[in-house]
Amino acid sequence: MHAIEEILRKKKIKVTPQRMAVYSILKQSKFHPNVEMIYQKLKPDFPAMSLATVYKTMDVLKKVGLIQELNVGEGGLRYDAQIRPHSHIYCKNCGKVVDVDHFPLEELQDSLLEKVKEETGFNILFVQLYFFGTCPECNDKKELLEASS
Amino acid sequence: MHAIEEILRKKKIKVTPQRMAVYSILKQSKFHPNVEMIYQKLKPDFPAMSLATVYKTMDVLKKVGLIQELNVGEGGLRYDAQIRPHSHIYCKNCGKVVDVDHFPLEELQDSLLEKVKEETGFNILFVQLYFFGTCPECNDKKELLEASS
DNA sequence: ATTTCTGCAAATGCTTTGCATTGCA
DNA sequence: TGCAATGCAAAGCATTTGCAGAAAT
Repeated sequence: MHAIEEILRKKKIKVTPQRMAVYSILKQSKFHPNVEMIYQKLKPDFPAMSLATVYKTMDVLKKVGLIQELNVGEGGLRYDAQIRPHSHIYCKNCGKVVDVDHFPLEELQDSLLEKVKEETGFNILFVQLYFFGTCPECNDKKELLEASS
Repeated sequence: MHAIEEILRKKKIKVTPQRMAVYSILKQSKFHPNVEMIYQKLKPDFPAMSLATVYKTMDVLKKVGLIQELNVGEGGLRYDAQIRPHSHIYCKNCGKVVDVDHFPLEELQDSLLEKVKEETGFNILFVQLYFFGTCPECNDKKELLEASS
């Protein structure tokens, strides 16, 4: 039995093929898909599946803490099955979202959270750090275009 | 003449009372309003004003670099006339967005951006850092409720 | 058998668009 | 006067909701 099944059962949430499939896609993919991307990936295996089910599943997985939601300001949201605190970088050109694994978000939280708490008086629950720019692939394409003109 | 008028004229963008009023509200308010809040604030002075005009104005001000857009994952977006890099803290309870002025976002960019560039190969344009939690006012209210129960 | 989930369609909420009218330059 | 901006209403997306039938426990 997978960890996810145990977690769901413990909370009396039913284990369905759709939920397993959504989570499995998130676990496998590195590019942090949005709801529509997940829906399209599931279509071959679940032709009758509804977009609403994907939305509801994201909600369930988020609430039990199995995934995190990313907001890169696109309109739709992106999802990540890696829940350890880490930051993300977004390509404004192709929309790709990549993990920034070695950026010290955990250390940042440990060392500086107290400072921010003091300044603001807030009780801080979590932190999100986004980098915005253009990815190597898009930069290369642009160079090629410029060279040929 | 205010700086904003000069900047708009330089870009051949017309200076209208609506645009001035929207920017003035943003300059004055500390709580980082969304479009609806700005619209409501403007209604007494501009009874005929349309929500669409506020949206279009935010777009113009953003494009000329006079304001920045904040995305705290609420649905709607928040706006900030302070464009110097700084981070924000969001109260999940009352929705307030507060500046974190002394958090070293500029230093963070200077010292660690190179590291992230190396790891990801991205060309980085800007960074956004959000803290999420509960504000002092909401925390106090909660304590009162608990004490009285 | 009970309860929750799924799939569908309709509804909602934020934002954008098209276009005639208005107003800045 | 000419071109851009405003205001209005309709359209567009992402997301949510309500509910009958289906599936999990």
